[in-house]
Amino acid sequence: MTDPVTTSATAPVVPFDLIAKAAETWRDRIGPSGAMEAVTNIMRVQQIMQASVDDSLKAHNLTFARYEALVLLSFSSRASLPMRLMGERLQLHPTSITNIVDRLEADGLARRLPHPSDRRTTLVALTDEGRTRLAEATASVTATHFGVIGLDEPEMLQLSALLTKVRKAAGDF
Amino acid sequence: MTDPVTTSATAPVVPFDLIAKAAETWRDRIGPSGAMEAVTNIMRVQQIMQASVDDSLKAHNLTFARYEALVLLSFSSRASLPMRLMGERLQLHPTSITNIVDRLEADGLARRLPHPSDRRTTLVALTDEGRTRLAEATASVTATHFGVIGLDEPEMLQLSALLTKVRKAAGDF
DNA sequence: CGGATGTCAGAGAGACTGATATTC
DNA sequence: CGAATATCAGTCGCTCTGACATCC
Repeated sequence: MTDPVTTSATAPVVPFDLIAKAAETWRDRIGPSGAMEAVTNIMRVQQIMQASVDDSLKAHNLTFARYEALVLLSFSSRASLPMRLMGERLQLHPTSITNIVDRLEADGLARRLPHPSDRRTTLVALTDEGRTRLAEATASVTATHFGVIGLDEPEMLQLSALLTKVRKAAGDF
Repeated sequence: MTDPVTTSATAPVVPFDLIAKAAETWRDRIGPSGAMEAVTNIMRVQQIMQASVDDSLKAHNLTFARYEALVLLSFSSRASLPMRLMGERLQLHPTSITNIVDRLEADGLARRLPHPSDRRTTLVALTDEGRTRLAEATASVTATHFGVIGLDEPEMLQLSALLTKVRKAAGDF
């Protein structure tokens, strides 16, 4: 978020839409460009949002992945979850969960607890500081609308509906 | 792309939409969930598409970033571009461009050429093998519609239109 | 025993910072 | 001279694979 060449979240790099232009060229030379254009747009918007969210979270010593984990924990009924379930919900590899929980724990935001009946599984729970930090981070991130700007509420719903359709078709749920 | 827990591109992990459920909880406890839901959907769909595209490209020894670079080169009028321009168009850091071009060159798909008048800049051009490989990779990637499934052509256009609005508002062009 | 759970070591690709040589 | 271009070395966060100990 510092180099004007890479961010472009502040000043336009080019006076026209490069993706639309690429789609045009694609259509001329290769064929139907709908999917190509959609994918490129997704990739780029994801980049923009990730940069915006990470920027908001940096002050709280969080990344988006760690923030998502905190939200997940806070949403669980008993504020604690087996690591395996966290991986399932966040679509992450077991080793990634280990990594994320390591960092959260090192930062005092979560702690590992033994499972009462199954000694294979480890429970993860928010600490009080974790709850506080989460609230602060959420304030930051909602203040910037997660980096989604330029859409009104109906349009956001429309966007989510389209993306949900893709996820469903891909077997995401 | 092997672990059923992480891919989920084949079999649903959960019988309902986790993102919609999280948005619901968010609305109950925190506030308006439109932006949060849209961002989470974007992140997840990007993951799905990236995995699908990378999977298609792996057989051609390409990543999406390298594939994009090849497409960009093939679209340039004289089939050669200064590295600086590549970085601008692909929204990448100069060192990332160096890295990508290194790999393309090592694989025989592109080569560096001296700029005729400005000796500071380096031009990058496709090789014949680069053109061939690009064509093969494009065939693979279009065969899977870039991982975008479940949407008809009008819906894809609608999706691109919404995302373009976000990019424009973010100053992407 | 087989299967599940979590961890560790190592690798990989991507993106960044800081410093540097070269050229305009 | 200052600015631009590309590179190199090093770092970081994330993800994966493979191997492993532990426990059901």
